[in-house]
Amino acid sequence: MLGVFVGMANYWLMKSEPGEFSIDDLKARPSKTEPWDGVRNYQARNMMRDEMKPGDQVFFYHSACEEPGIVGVMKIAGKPYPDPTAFDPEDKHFDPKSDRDNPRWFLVDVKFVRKLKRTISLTELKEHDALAEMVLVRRGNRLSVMPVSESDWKYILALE
DNA sequence: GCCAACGTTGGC
DNA sequence: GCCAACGTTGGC
Repeated sequence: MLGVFVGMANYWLMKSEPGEFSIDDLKARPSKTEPWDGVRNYQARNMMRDEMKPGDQVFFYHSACEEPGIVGVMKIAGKPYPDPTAFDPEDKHFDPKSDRDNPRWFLVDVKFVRKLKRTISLTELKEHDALAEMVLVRRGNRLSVMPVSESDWKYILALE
């Protein structure tokens, strides 16, 4: 089902818990860029490694917080590369099965574009029949990285 | 904190 | 290859 979008999508959505890393944290970075590390799901990895291209636009989504929803826009800042946190035994995302000769996990750098004027909450997104096919609102989906169709992207920005 | 809906692991 | 047990995500 994801394959319908992947390959043609130039729009994405990426989740982060704001207590860990928020849109304001990204904005505050001197370079306004950040490596999107720690993703340990194969579908999400495959999208980052195989499908994302520099310049693609991304919704920043706050999850596991008071008001889950889309809070900003960022863009892919470079090509994918191996996630260095997988190699660090001290890191909470360390994976002994990933090594530098044969890396298992990949990431991309993302760059801040702008904050939305307001949070477009998950609750609100679910209220729009036009977005019913969106991966984000499909039942049971927990992917932290997902494609967004061009029509959904434009529809959501028009809600702002 | 609860729990549904996953994904992963490992015994067989 | 099956599937039970376990771990994680993330909304509520």
